Amino acid sequence: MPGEGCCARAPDVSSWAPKRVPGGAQGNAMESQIRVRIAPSPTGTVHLGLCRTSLFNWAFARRHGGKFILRIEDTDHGRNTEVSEKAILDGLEWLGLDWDEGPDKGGPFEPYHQSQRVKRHLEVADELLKSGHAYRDFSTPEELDAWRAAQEARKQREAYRGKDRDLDAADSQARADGGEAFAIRFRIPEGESSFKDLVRGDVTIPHFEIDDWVMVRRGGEAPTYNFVVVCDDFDMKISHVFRGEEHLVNTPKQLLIYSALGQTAPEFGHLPLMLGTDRKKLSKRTGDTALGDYQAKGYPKAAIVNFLALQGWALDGENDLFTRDQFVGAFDIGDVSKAGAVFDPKKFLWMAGEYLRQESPEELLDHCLPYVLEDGLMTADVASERRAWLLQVAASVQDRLQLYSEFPDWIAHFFAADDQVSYDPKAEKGARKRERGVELLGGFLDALDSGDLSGDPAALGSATKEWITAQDAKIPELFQPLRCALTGMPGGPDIFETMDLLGLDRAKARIRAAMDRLATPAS
RNA sequence: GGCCCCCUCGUCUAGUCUGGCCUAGGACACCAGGUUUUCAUCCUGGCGACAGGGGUUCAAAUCCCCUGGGGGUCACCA
Repeated sequence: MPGEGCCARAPDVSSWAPKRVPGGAQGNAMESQIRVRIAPSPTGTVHLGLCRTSLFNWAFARRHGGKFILRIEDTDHGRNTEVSEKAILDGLEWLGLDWDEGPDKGGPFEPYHQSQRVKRHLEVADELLKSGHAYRDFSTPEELDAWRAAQEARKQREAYRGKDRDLDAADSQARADGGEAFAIRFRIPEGESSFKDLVRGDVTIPHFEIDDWVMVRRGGEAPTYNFVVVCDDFDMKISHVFRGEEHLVNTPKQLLIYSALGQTAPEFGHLPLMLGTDRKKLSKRTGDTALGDYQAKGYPKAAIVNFLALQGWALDGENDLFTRDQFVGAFDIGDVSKAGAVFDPKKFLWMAGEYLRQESPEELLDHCLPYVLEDGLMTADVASERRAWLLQVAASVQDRLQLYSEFPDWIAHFFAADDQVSYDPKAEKGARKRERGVELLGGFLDALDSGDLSGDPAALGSATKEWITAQDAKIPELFQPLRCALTGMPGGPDIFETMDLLGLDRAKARIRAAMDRLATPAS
């Protein structure tokens, strides 16, 4: 395309430039006018992609002292569910992404359900019809199918231009008045649309690619997403639209509407997609995609926020761990990367562990307790009675946890009958390997009974080590069978701490049981 | 397939706009040591990338062109 003067000669209607207030006079005013939104459709579960998009929008609003708005995009009546809507509200709230206006909070631009704004959408559609930017298309679904089939047959796909695009206005009106069904389509002009994407820079999309898309479905009552989103963003004075890259090619459609309305469009920024390990849009095929899955497994919410922030953004390239406040303080939409980010579950897990380890025993216990109750290890009443004990237990296993849900596995042995502790094969094998195991266990028990060995965990520990040496044995010769006797597990917290937590009597009972069990051959 | 977007270690990324400080830095993962009674934590070290090819330049990961690869999108879904 030699000699084409770049974007300089793009037709009026398609050439859009963000409105900038030059001088600094209105600087503060502009700042406070920053309004971003997310417009999720309440279908299915709360996708991590939505969480990431929400996080970036939220951070942008907080960073610039703007407003973050939640609007429920329920235009597809067939697929919407109230359960899903509630899950979205709950999920975002749980993550701490508080919104300033929304369906539950209200605000100056109510209502915040798109379905309740249809009247206004239809008014706008009518306006566009009158101004000639849109037209009635009386095509039937069958005709459309036929057109598509023909395209298919020719192995090409060109933008649809409605059959009734050039219908005389009076004819069109007459047929409508006569009760003939029609859809309202937008009349795509020739040319191309260019815009400055805050993430991607200059983007140009030729109009011959874009259908005369449907704004209002046949029947005249159901506006479509691409249309309502513009109406609502405009009415709600949205200043910036940050959304996933899958919407990039939709942008000209929306820009054209603003232009037809004679309005300034918001600025756009298209976030890189979150990819699965197959490098395709993150989907259930390659792993969990729902926020609820991670919530249920016990990922600390701060870890989720931190990890999501890292999908397409970095604090400084050195530090992966940062607080929400640091994120907000440093977030710049221009720093968001353009390339898709492959979701790495292992790094996510690591990060969960990092955050979990930062918690106080109280916090940790509060987060883990639901899993303990769920597993039926104890009742809530018992748990609160034994809180002090649980706190110690929590502290003892903290370094070994990555997720809250792992907690019960570490403490389940405490709740077993002392003669029925279940032995992990690895632990039992290690214990049986020690020929003097049963003998040493017996000697240790005697020393415990006689009071020769006693004291707090640390003192008991060092005394026991000396005792072992005196028996002319090596430390693991007692410790391995002892650990098996006490917990049945191959690894775990300090043995003497565990004994302390268990109580001396129960510890002895377990040692006695182990002596019997380990004395007979493994079954 | 058309159009659009993208391309630094296996993965997330810093560096790219404003060429030189980059013999490309950090993190996860992996491997090897150390610490520990064990597991985990923790510490130390290692492995490992500028997609390829042309240009421009004294100098290119950074600028330009071509090729290749990946993704997104092509609905009266959102």
